[in-house]
Amino acid sequence: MPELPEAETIARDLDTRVQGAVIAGVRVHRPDILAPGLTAARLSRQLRARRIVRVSRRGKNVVFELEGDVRVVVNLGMTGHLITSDAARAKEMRHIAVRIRTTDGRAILFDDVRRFGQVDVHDAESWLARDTELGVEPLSDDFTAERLFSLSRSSIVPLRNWLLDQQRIAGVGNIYANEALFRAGVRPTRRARRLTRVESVRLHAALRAVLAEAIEARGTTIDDYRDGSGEAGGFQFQLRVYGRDGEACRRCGSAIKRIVLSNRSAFYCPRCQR
DNA sequence: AACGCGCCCTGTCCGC
DNA sequence: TGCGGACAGGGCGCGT
Repeated sequence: MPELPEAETIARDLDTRVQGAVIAGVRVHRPDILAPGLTAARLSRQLRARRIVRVSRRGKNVVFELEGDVRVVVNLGMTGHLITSDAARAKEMRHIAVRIRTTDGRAILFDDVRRFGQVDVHDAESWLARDTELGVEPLSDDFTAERLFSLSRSSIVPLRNWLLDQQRIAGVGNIYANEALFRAGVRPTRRARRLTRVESVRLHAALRAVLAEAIEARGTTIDDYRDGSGEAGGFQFQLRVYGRDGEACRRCGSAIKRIVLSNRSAFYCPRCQR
């Protein structure tokens, strides 16, 4: 999906575009993207006539904060798009699952070909519960090298897989897990518990650097990620290992390797990463 | 508890 | 040109 940098870019775009707008109504075209137990009728009822206070992000989720402590939480899955109907590229959305209309005549469109995404709605209490299930925000002050080190002690999982677990660190997906491990000089297959203290300092710095740089570049577009205006990101040109198997490592020239861990590709430089 | 696997769904690309 | 298989940014539920 959209990982943290993509969700952050979308949230910022939408905050600019719809902050202050009032929801007029909701149309659910693909009910299977609603969270389990949520119905189109209830979603509609909870959103109608509420003002959008701001649009933010938690992990890989885009969060619409509404008046009355109501939140619409959108997980974009692998192929989700969030875009406003007045953006030039809105007409390119061919798999619109949910349409949130605003009283100014526009709409927020949630488009998702594969429908791995999800739309949920929370009151203050249920949001607190959901928020607690998610791990630390990697760009926050709460995320320290020491915390990364201590979190990693209890797991024998390969670090690439370990980084994907949203309950430990929220927002890291396959692209940035691989990129951060490259920058830290650690193989994706290394068991979490085997990470040394020195390496945890490097991995911590690498995660924050790669996520910050990717936000700066407005995300990575491999195929179909688009920002809140429907435009592609730019970080794909700065990737060092992801999707580069067989190509030369930009640091040492060795051929980048692709392996499969838990049915998902991992990429690394056999010389730079130990 | 932690872990590994299968599965959800659609589209694209590659080899034969 | 057609067809089957592999693969794709994610995450849940299951059995062990």
